[in-house]
Amino acid sequence: MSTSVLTQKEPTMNSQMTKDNEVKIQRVLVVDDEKSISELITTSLRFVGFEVRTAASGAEALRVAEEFKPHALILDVMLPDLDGFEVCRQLRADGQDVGVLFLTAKDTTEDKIKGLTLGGDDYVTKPFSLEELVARLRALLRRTGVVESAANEEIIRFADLELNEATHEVRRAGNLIDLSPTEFILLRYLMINADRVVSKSQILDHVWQYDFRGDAGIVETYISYLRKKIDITEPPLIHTVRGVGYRLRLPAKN
Amino acid sequence: MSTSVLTQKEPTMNSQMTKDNEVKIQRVLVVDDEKSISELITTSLRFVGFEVRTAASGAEALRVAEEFKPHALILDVMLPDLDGFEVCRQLRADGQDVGVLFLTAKDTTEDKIKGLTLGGDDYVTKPFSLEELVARLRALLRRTGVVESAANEEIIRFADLELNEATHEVRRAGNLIDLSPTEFILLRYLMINADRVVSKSQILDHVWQYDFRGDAGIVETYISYLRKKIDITEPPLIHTVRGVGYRLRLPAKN
DNA sequence: GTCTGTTCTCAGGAAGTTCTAAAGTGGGCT
DNA sequence: AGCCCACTTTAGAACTTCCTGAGAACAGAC
Repeated sequence: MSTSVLTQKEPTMNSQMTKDNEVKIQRVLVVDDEKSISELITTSLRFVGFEVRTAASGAEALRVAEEFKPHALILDVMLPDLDGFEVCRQLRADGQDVGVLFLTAKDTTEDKIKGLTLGGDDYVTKPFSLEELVARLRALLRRTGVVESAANEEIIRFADLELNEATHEVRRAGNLIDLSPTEFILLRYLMINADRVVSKSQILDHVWQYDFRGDAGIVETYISYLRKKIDITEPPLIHTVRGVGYRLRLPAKN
Repeated sequence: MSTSVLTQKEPTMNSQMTKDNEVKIQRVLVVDDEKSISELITTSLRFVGFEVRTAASGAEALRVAEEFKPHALILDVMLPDLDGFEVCRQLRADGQDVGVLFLTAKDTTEDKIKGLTLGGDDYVTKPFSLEELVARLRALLRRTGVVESAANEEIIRFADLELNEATHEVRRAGNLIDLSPTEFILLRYLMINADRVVSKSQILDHVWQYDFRGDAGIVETYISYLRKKIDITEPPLIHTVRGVGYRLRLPAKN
């Protein structure tokens, strides 16, 4: 595909700002021994406003956590030394009050994961999409009560569209709309960037899993799916900006 | 590209000035092993007010960056030694907080491009137009928060004309106007140079891709397209300066 | 195992864009 | 006036981008 304008920016008022514009940066410790993964996550999280440190092993994680006092951990369960669960246990034993988002391989046995998600923690399977990871991290911080700001909403709205992060429900003009997982993430991405043009490559980078090898054509297909579900109600909200990307917007004001 | 004397100059008050007129020059490091490309970019960027250094290899880029502390990099992904991604990684690992605008060949396989738009970075495919490159670079610096000045707007205005970079919307007297990509870039170029005469070759050199081999007649055609779209509203803003070029201006005040 | 929903690829066609070429218009010089 | 030349406008051919339907591949539920 040809060039794309990257105009993404988080909403003006986002979760790390309180209402007096006082910035309240949240600290996240990313623990993964695959450098490419931890770099990917770090870049994304920094961009959306988190303060990030990384560690490549369980021991290092414990050391860094002590000093960094993170609000949350993103923690691969598969580490060279201790496993993620053990790291988590030791942290808690230390009295560190920290939410944990585990990263697991898809085939990790379910019972290992169960019981961990009880405490308000959560897990994401590799490979993940960055939007998904960030959304889960935010939800986790919300639940563990690190942030109380009103901007930290669970429902994203645009026009008569409503997307509920907690229930995964989407409504247009009050009517429930059934979306597949990918459609949901795509719509959320468009809604977060409402009114701005987002290019197909931006969408691909944020919405699709990081190991996706196909081309940007799939974005067109999913936009088409979405339109069939949400833009059957007038007026259409998803608009194509030819040669540039897509944009969620209300009908022109004239 | 045709030859032309580069006589462009930025508007009096532009993005690298704060409101007290204190100049805040931004440093850009251009990394490309094709000398003609890096010279082309360098000349243009200097002209619009950036401080520029160049490097012809990944290793050199790292060396220069260390000492030059650029705010942004323009980085060819295809370098003789390290590739662009590796350069970027090492810089970030070094803690250099720098936005990167990658240059890629049009036929670069999609998976190589993937992930480039993550941290606020962006990419432009070769061949590019200089206006496009500069606009993207500015957008990138805006996003990565190197500059916070109010002059650093996403909306360019002239008279009752309004061009929004983020939404790609253009309005005249409040009315939405639909432009093709080339028309959009051309209008932006005219608006940035509002009140100044720009020659057809200047336009060709800035708005069209640097490998365009046609003649300057195309500029006339596009000016005509633009007039039909924006100058149907009175008064006309696009004026011909016979034998010289075109100029965006309000009707004379006497 | 089958069934169902989801993801992804591909290909044809529709729509929009770019560019050339040629005909039309008008300024201003002699 | 008459002419030249610069510019304007239009038409249309070539091309690009986008949309959508059909179906293969896959996954999860039962």
